[in-house]
Amino acid sequence: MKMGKEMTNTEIAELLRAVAAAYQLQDEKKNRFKIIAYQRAADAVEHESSELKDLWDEGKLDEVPGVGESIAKHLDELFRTGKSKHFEEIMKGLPSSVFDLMKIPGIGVKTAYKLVEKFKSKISAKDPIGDLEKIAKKGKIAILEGFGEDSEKAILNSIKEVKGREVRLLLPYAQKLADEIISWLKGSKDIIRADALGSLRRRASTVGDVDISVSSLNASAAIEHFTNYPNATRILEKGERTASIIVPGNKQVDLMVEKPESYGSLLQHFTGSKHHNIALRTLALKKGYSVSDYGIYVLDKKRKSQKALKNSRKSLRKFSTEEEFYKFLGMGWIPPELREDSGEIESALRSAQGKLGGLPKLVELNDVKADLQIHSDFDIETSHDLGESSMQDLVEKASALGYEYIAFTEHNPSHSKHTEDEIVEILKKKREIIDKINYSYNPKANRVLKVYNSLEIDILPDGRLPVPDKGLETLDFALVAIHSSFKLAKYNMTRRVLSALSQPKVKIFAHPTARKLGEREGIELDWEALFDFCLKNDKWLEINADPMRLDLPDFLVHEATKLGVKLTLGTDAHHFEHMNNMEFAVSVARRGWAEKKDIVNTRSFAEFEKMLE
DNA sequence: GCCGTTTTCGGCCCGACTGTTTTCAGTCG
Repeated sequence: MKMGKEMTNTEIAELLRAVAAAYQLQDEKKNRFKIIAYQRAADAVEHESSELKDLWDEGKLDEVPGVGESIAKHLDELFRTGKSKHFEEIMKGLPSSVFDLMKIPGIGVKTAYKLVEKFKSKISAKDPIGDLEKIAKKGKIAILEGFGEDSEKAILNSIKEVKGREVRLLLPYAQKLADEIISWLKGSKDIIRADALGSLRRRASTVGDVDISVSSLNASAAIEHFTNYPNATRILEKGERTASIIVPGNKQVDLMVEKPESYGSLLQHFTGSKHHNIALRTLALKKGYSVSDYGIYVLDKKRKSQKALKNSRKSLRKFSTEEEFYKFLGMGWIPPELREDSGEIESALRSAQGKLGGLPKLVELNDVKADLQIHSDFDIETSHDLGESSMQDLVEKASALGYEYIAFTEHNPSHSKHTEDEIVEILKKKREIIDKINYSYNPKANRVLKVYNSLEIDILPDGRLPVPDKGLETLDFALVAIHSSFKLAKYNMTRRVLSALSQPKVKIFAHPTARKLGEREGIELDWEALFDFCLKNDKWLEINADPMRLDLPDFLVHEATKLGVKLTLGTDAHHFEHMNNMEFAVSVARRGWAEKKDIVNTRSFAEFEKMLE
């Protein structure tokens, strides 16, 4: 484990979880709340939108929710000296292999520690999981006290599946998987309704497990049907109310069943997020309610202790819809995309009271009037990838989608293979073709679709653009993006980007973090400075709909919309079918609290023209 | 260890399932 200033938020979260695990081993009962506190702090650090070391630089560590005086002090020591005496003391004598084994589903800290203790000499620090597999295969786990044949088999199965479980599914693939299973579930007469919930319903950029809820009067029949899913490779659990299976790719699918009269509560519970639910339940407790996935218990006001809580439950209020559920708690219905405990509960309370600062009216797919990043097959002699569809096919697709305007944004011509004059010539040629399309194109309906001549231009490491001014003049407007030198230090990266955005023709910063989900972290940038620059100079930030990008990411969209920075949606289509991906950009916008007014290309053609001037 | 439109002290979300147990511990979401 790395230590000190170079630690990322993920690594710090991992460290805090390790401390929590160590406390758990020492004395779970005594440390009960300390453990929760460290886990909460770890979650908060992981979800924090700024790098912790930057917050520390600015003396704002205690602004992270869940990080109080004590943890802040230890983190300060960690950043200053590279280590924390307190953390080291707590974790003294705990081999790193314990934490490795905890990555195996079903193995927690107790089991991991027990196994490492028993097989000290045979579990190496290099490949603890591989070593454990060998031990299990020899049948040496089954004979241990507290273990058995079944638990040994479960460990072996989990080890086999651990690889697939580490990789989260991109949103569209998770969607497809859920659709297939839901279609199977609907084949049962005992299943009234089935919905994909969890992070999929919240439209998170990646999905770990696929969660599905079922409305049924016959839970056992519904569970039976689910576990008979033909593509299931293994049944993980099968109870009276819930079940889990593994499907190809080693992905886990969880099912929960509820009667129609309480289905609203299940939808709410299973949609999450965990943080949203905890915040909601804590708030409910203060009002004298106990929330669970079955409904809401009204508590006896005179209850004295936690022990007496269950006995103080008077009556269970059931909810067939989520709307009723939230209404009962004095809130407006919260769109799933917002349920991350990032202010939505407070807003929902204000909404219901008719106060200012209520829930936003989120942008919808229907509001979108244009796609502002499309690559045609026009041979622009770029060093990047060319589109596969003709301009004609793309225009027709745009028309079918009901758009009023689109932008062709091929990559700039390669500047290492061309002189400046050649680049200008290529761009002039493209200009002529687009002028012709705009002149002649008039689809069957009366709609006129405006095609903008744009370009996705690389930002060179020093901030210059590889297109001469005469080339820029051929464009209606330009996008700029980072496709190289991703590792610049924050200060230099910020200067680089702002310098590129300063060009008058440049309107949009495309896929701003340049991250690729599961492949590459985003760049380091002073986002506050960027937002400020965009506001002052009327520049826009793209939400790229490519399922691997979904960039600007949701949490930065939220920061941007709070300040009033304008955003654009673009599919980055390299084929006309990719233009269907717009829904994913809308999902990101919604998760970032964006309303119609925040998104430039919800404007009509006429309004957009004005904005370009 | 954290936190506060009832609190700077006294609370801390709520529940399901499995395996190895004779009533519960461990793990997970």
